[in-house]
Amino acid sequence: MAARVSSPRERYREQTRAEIKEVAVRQLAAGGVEGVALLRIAKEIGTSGPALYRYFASRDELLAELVLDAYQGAADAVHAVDTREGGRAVLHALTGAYRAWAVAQPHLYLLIQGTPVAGFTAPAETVLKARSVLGPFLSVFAEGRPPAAVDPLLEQLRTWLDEEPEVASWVRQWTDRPAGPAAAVALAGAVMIWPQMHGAVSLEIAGQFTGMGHDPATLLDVQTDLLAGTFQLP
Amino acid sequence: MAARVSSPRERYREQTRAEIKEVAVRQLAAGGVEGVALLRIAKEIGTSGPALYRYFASRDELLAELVLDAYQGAADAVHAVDTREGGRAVLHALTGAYRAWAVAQPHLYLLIQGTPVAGFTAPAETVLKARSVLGPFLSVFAEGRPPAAVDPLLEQLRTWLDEEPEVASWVRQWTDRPAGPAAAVALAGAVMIWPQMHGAVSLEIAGQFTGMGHDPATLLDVQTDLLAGTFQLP
DNA sequence: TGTACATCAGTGAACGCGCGTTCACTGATGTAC
DNA sequence: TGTACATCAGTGAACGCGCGTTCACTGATGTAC
Repeated sequence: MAARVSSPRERYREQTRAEIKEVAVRQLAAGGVEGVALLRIAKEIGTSGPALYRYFASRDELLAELVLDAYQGAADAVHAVDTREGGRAVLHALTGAYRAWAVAQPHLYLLIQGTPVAGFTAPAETVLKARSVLGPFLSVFAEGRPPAAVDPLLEQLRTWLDEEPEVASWVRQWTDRPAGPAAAVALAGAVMIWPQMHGAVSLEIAGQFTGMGHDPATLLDVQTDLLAGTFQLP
Repeated sequence: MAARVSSPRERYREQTRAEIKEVAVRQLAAGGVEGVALLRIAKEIGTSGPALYRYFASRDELLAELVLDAYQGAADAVHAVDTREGGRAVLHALTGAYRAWAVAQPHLYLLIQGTPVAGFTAPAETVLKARSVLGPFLSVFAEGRPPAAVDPLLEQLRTWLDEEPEVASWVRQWTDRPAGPAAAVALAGAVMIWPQMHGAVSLEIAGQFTGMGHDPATLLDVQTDLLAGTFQLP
């Protein structure tokens, strides 16, 4: 516990941890979650099985870290978009960034959005990271004016914002204005675009669009356009 | 190969196959695809492991049948809707039926729409079944008049319908009119509502909506409503 | 109706596999005086 | 600067587990004449 932030040993430690995770991700890409095996990871990095237990307490702990990393990656991709202009163009940039990240690393996308792994409950931290991805969308939708058809959803979200101050303050951070009606509108936008993106992207990644004759990017763009229109974004 | 359609032996065989699949589905619900184990199935129905090989050539064959059954179930649920009236109300009935089936049997939904199982390629029959689910939607959207924003998608689908007569005839079956422009419109509607439904339903099932404060059914209804409006359905 | 044979369902033992994890240990690297 | 000790990384052997699948077999159920 010296003032030293990172001793040589600590740096080596981090490096090895990173290497283990790297190989794990490669195995994930090759064979899904079930394809991640500690003994094979050890063999691949040229060490022996039990050595890994110096770095991860168990296989589950390793997987949990992969999940967190994946969420972080998705959030980073979306947060990299400059949202200051706002409006329709930014919305396209956001959905595009989301899809681009997912398509580039389908195994990671499936890890966090796919089938929940049996007997493996996500820690609370995960929920926050997942929510974090939606942040930038809030700021775009905050200036939206949705039609009456969205009212049922708006009403539920208003009630919920009243009940959950923690969520309300999260929304306020992104909408950057007093949490008036705009908060619910912003949240409604996020809640609507989320399944839309997820649906388009996950069907594409899972290969379900095979033989459907359209370009997945076009589909997502059209959908984004329509939702932007629905919210009357400039 | 007698004239007898079903001998006692054959009936018993079918019954046992059904029982095996039943237990397999229960295991699927409990522990995901990896939770389906032949030896445990055997133990549960009171027989011995190798006996199962009289009914299924391998574990993969059993899984393949479960996948087909699940698709059939989803298709049946959607096809049970009376689509003769057409229009917005029928569209709501269709998406509602889809969601209801999925929510009632989440493990089956995840089996067919979730993470593709590693090293397990779906047979061609699967693609047809998956497509089959979309059929009724075609008939509803055939009378739609989408706005210009959908044009890019329409164009791709028109080209594709020209190139794939087999798909064109499938669409024609459901739209019940000469395959003019309506075919592409119908297909566009299906292609747009599909990821929307899938997104909403799969996020709900995967528990990702936890702490999002809205009713999943309301979300799906609002989305369905908006798409119906986009296509100017009566 | 009775006998001879073919078909089928099911058994028990055994195979090899890869897995996560534990344990007692050796040797190297750091730290305190 | 040198010595004594503590910390840490990594090893090799071993554990028990459950799995899919094969094999030679026994006994029951159907079928043909």
